[in-house]
Amino acid sequence: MEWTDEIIARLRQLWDEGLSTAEIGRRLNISKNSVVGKAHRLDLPARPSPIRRDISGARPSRPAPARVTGPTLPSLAIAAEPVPVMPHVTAAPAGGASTVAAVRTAPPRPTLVASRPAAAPRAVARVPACCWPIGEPGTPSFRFCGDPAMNGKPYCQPHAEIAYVRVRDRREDVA
DNA sequence: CCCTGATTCGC
DNA sequence: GCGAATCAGG
Repeated sequence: MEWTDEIIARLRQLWDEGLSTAEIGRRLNISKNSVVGKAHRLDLPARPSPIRRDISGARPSRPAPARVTGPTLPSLAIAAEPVPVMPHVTAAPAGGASTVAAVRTAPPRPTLVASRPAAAPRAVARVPACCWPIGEPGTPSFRFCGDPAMNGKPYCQPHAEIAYVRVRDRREDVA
């Protein structure tokens, strides 16, 4: 925004007329925050504020609203191979498509699955057990599949088929 | 919810 | 310097 002398003059006038910051913003076609910010910088007389902001200077805590600027998820470009889909997506929480996409493209998070299923008894060969979750996590009946996992994968054959989908086939999700 | 003005702080 | 985000009262 370019604060030309004229605009500043108009701001001053409207400010003096006692218009609200939002109204001034509407007339100058700028945001109310711009008006307030500029007025503050110009040392214009403060309006009666509804806020009382200095209770003995003791400001509780302003944890610096950390704005997220960059992407949080790993780039999709690296997903040349079949992308693991987080299993156990029960009732999709009525969220937008973006939420769904984010969840489905997120890499598997081991911590989320808690610990892997208990290892098979020593007598039997130690075949990695399928860690596909069954039941509602946190409930007593919750358990992992436990069937023999496929070689190199955390799931058994049927669950691996569900868990891994090709990126190519996910176009519809992105749309 | 809507409105208000003030302040902070990444850019 | 700018102003969105945030706060906080009505």
